[in-house]
Amino acid sequence: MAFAETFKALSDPVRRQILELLKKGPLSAGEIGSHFEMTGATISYHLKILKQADLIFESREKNFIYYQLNTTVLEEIMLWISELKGGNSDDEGK
Amino acid sequence: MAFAETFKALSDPVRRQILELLKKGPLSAGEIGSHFEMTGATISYHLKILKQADLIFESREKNFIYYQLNTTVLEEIMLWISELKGGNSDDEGK
DNA sequence: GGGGTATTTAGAATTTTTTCTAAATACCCC
DNA sequence: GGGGTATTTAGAAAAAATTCTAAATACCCC
Repeated sequence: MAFAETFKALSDPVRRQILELLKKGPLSAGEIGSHFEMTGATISYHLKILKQADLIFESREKNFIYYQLNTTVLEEIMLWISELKGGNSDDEGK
Repeated sequence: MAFAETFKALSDPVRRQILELLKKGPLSAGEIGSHFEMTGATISYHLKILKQADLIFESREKNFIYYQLNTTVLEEIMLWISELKGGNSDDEGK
């Protein structure tokens, strides 16, 4: 279960900001990096964590690697939170 | 903005499990602790973090402290994730 | 193939988080 | 008030996360 990994990945502000950048469309690692005051190596580290959490995926083009959002895992998170809010879990929706 | 704090709080498996326990109703610190192989001090540490993140609140009774879920902050998280999924954010719901 | 750019990997330093033990509070009830 | 239970705080140790620099890959294009 990569569930725990997803929450961990979402816990860092830099990574959340990366996701927000990717919301508008795919970006290369370099383009992502240009939004932060960090070395490319550090950005790469964060991208790796997001990738392992299945929150992003990459596609290679020329000698760039483009990253984009993978929203499917977010559904799971939403569901978990939903159930937490839901309370008695069963028959909430009647 | 306690937003970042909330994500951080949710990133730990023990804390998520505590929230799940509280889903069924209020529990004292001791009762919560009995579900884990950890000292009371450690549980107290996790409760403090959840409290600071506004994910739980306490009410004192006799010489127990009962903790319960506060779901209001979860709405914010849901919203953030929702918007991330939503894509172009505006007019998604038509 | 070779120079050039983009990105990642390795390893180390720093910071943050998690956990423990021991001690301190807080509150109850006789 | 004093013994007793419940919980937290303080401080230290251990583990994990974040960041950097330097080096390594990967891939393009001439």
